[in-house]
Amino acid sequence: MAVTLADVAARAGVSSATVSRVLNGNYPVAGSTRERVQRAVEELDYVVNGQARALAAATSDLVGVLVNDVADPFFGLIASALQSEIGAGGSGPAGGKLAVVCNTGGSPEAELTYLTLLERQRAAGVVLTGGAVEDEAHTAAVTARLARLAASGTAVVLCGRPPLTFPDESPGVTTVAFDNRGGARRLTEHLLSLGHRKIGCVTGPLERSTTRHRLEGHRAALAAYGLGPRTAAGADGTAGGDASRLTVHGGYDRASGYDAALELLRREPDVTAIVAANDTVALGVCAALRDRGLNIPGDISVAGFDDLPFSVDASPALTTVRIPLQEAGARAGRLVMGRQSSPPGGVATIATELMVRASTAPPKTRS
Amino acid sequence: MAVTLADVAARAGVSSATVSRVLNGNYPVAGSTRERVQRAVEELDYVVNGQARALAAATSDLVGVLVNDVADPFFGLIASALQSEIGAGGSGPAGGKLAVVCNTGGSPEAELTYLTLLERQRAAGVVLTGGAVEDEAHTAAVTARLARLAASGTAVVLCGRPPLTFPDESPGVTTVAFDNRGGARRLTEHLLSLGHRKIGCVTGPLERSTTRHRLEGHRAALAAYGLGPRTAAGADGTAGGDASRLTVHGGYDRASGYDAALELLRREPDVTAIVAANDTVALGVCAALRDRGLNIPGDISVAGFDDLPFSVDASPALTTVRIPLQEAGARAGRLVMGRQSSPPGGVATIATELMVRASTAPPKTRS
DNA sequence: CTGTTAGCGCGTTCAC
DNA sequence: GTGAACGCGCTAACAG
Repeated sequence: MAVTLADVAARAGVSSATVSRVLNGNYPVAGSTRERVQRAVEELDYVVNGQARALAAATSDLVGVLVNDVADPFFGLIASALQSEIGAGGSGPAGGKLAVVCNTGGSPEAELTYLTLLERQRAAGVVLTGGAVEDEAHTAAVTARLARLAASGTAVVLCGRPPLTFPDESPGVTTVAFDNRGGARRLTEHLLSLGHRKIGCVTGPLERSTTRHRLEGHRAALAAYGLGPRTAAGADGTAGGDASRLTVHGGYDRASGYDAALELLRREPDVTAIVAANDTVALGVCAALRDRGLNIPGDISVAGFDDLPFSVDASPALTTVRIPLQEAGARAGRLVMGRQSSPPGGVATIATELMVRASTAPPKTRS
Repeated sequence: MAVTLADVAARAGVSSATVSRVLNGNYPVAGSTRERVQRAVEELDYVVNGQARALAAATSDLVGVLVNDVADPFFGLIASALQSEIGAGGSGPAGGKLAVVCNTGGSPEAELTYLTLLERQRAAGVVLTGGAVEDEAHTAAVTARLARLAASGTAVVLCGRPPLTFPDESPGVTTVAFDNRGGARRLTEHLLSLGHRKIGCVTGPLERSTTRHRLEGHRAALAAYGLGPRTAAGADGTAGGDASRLTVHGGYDRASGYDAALELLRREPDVTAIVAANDTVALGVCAALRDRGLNIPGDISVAGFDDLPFSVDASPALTTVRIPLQEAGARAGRLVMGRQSSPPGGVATIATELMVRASTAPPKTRS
């Protein structure tokens, strides 16, 4: 059915090896022969069989990119930048890879399933993006899988998730981490410096590393202002202190933000500011507050995280913490392609930046 | 380096053929033998080589998904639904495929390049999403490529782009089209029925099919109200009539909407409503109007298209035209997997729905 | 410079 | 039920 190398060879009156050499260009071939071969390729509309090539040469054109949610611009931006980085570079050995975007939906099982599928395909590289699920068994499973992949020559890059510790010496897994903790801390400090003292916190899923880091930053800022958990029980975040009473866990979607805001108002009507898990959640929070007839930031301040493109368009424009997602994605792409050397220690931390906009203001003074 | 079938066979004390049979389960194997093999697989952490399997069995686990912009939720939503549809179904012959999301950036060259790459990989299926570039040469090139892919057994599905006409009899390319024209028409009719007569139109890139269809719907509504182009020259949309003076072409991004809105106000300060190319553009339009001190919808109404998740959160909530993107993506996924039969004529048109929200209202009466 | 010869790892006949 | 042998389409050593 399909045209093969042998067909082209026959048409051009040469051996299949010669055709292969012309195609790959890594070997001297006479000009006239080359032209004849190229003409035959054109005439027959020949397209190399990537699988056969991969099998024979033990290489792959595939780079797997695991994301928690393709529909979320957070991942879209990373994937987009990453993909244009690895897809460029023409057809050379270090370019023209195909990005296989795998949507895990945040499910640990899906994550492992995809890693298996990618291992099957002998992928040239694998990039894991976004917060990790912090379950001990799962982390161990992922670590083992990645170690094996790395050992078999697959480039492994973590982007937006904390570095993993491997039992053996570093198997060459590099990490592009986000400074979630620092960003969250600066954000809460901003609110504190405006005069807020009752600051609600709507976080993401409990088990995600991103959630934990942002929450830690938030609490560190509070602690620095002497607003730590008031009771011992509060230290674990389950009961007791202000910090836990003012914290609501939810998902990374808008609906979670909406519900969480209502819950916060119920728990503590005097809350004067709310920091959200991310910008999407912040929009949900804003919607809930508006529905309650509250003015932002007049009655209550709201802040997001990530600085997704739509944040500047919200009204009021959202105060948030900017993560340079495209830069991070591009860097991850370069790392997985081996076009950039691994940072010292294998971990590059991407700085975050506080973006103060219109959704935060000093708290209303009691009348 | 990597463990192969033969290794497993040796460990289990059987032939590699038997291991293959156990793995694929399509053949009778004695229970005891099967267990022994499975144990060997576990112990050796064996993972099949997808490329070798693909080469031998002439099948592929890859489904290509071409999108214009991964970072745009429009495509993210389609890709997400599509991917969960093809990735599910376990490891059977009709399941467990990997979605290769290819970001063309709207570039015709990139589109063709990716089609070549996918053809190389002998992809099981290819889905082209989003508006097509309406250039004659490019359309011909894509048509030829798709015909060849389809002929060689690759399932080809068009999602959100108009059906293609093939020279030969239908090569089994199915299309999931959006009723952009009808949606745009109903949207403009909504504005007309509110009393608007000077309706600005911010469209997408001129050469995109989506742009043309939405513009056609818009103009059809105007024409039905006797508001067609006033001069003959206006008929081609380049000069003369109101329709063209009130139309500004741009991109599908927020900045385009911002600029276009300012341009519209300059051309026609009396404009009372603006329909945008999509929701993202509409947000840009809103931002520009706000910066000009105009109230929405008090001074001017704004409408979007697509009904992306954030539209309901904009303030005011955006009147828009809903396209059930996830359903469309899921359907495209089922079609490309052969899990759903092709609609009659090979074309399924997805209905769109007008969502009237707070950003549109009757025009201000002159005082 | 070019042709010949081996595999790459697996699925699949065909015999046993 | 199982093993041996062949071939998928291509690249990479060898020769020449």
